[in-house]
Amino acid sequence: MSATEEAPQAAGPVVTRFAPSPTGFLHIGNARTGLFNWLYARHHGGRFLLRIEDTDKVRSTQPAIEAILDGMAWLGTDWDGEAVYQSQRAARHVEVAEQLLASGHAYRCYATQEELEAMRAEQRANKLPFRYDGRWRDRDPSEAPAGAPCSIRIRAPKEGETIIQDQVQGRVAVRNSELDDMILLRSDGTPTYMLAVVVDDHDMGVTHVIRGDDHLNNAFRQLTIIRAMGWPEPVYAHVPLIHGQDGAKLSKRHGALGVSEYRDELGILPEALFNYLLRLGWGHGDAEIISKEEAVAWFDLTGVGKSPSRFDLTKLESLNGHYLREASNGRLAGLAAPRLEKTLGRALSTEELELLSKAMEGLKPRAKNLNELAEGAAFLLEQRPLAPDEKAAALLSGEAPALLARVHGTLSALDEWTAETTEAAVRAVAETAGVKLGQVAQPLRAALTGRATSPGIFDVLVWLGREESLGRIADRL
RNA sequence: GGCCCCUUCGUCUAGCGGUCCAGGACGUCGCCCUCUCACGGCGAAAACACGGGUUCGAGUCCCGUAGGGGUCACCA
Repeated sequence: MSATEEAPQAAGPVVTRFAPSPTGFLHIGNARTGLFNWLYARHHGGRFLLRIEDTDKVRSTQPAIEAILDGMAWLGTDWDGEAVYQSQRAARHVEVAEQLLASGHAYRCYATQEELEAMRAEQRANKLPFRYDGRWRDRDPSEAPAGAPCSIRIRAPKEGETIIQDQVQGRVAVRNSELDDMILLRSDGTPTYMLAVVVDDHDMGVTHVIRGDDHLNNAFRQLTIIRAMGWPEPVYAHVPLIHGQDGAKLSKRHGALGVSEYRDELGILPEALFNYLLRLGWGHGDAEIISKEEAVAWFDLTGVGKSPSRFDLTKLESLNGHYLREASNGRLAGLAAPRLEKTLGRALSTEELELLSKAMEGLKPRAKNLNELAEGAAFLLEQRPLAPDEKAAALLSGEAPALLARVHGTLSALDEWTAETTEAAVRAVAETAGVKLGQVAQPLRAALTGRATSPGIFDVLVWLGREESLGRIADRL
């Protein structure tokens, strides 16, 4: 799928990394990038590292860091070793900048902010690309204003072109004249992102940099630092971004949510999100439902498409429905319980939890997410007398009470209370009354659940038990 | 605006020159199952952006056009 002519291959074991900056929730796009890195490392028996890029002190927050750790644990993309915090590595970044300065690959720039802004304004006016003009690149250090603060900039090559054999995008070339001398160290002495990533990736032994497409342009700049240092170049793979329904980069205005919202608010199962994210931008023949094990066995960069894909909640929920049906009843009961407790406004007893678990068999094929699952289960735990909703109330009018009275009579005469015996009894009532089963079953459903739709009515009868069932029917007579 | 990237059903994708009057999945519609709603089963409508090449032959290769996206900070 992707052009991989003369694909560069790093020697030795694969080391990938996920390097989010903790400035908000764990974005769904980032989560996928993390997933791809995890998959690639696991597929190749390599290591998957985590680095928190928290150098932006103002925007980085502890809750955001926890959201990342939390989200990854939930998705099951565990990382190897300790997470690296970029902010703690500043001294090393400075060290490399100074090395570059000493070797002549970098230089001091005394241009002020105002000066640079003026420069850009002029470029804008003349419709020129915005680039640092290299005004301090070749100046003699003696010309430096005494005591003035300075930044350190890389001395980027001006001639020729830089080529990247990207594992997803193929061969991408950019003329070096397009690249300017970016800042390595700010005038306050702090390292920039561009320097920090390169140094950290190198020190961490990262062999494969798999990240969002939005970093492709950065790769060329980072390469100049890597080459100046004489370090081995990593293999790059820039995966297309996830877009919203309107085709633009997924962002908050699309209602983009963090991983935790999919879990808590939308009631998505981790295996569903895992599967969905995997298939978004990656394919393996006709495979749709893919287990974690299969994903590890099959995943490779050649299956990653080159075009961006749109996020589709409906498909996620369809997948979620599938995994809901596969999940064990006990697990589902545990997941639905907190939601039920919230709407009921009380804690559930052990017995109720067991009832919930038993009923899951009939409830889960009817839900696409945990919220629907909880909603569907609510009738089981509601107290008599039930308040029927509008549709149920309609079913309870007219002939219904008379039919229900007969049902009550036959049902209470039953020796054994099972789905089979109750079904036989209700069918008998319908037959003697000369009506279709549905005409009895629907009012019965309304009486039992307070709703017009529910799992099979004979299962409901069993879950509720004889006493409660008879009581709910009597409430309607 | 400069640079870079992308373009198969509404959406996610399969397709790596002939086996494609283009396959699967979600969604949509119809039918079946049926006590309701789901689940499940069966079926239908639905796409190679456009224009030039190359080739015996192009969804697949090349070049343009159009459209979309990304990126251009002393943010990350």
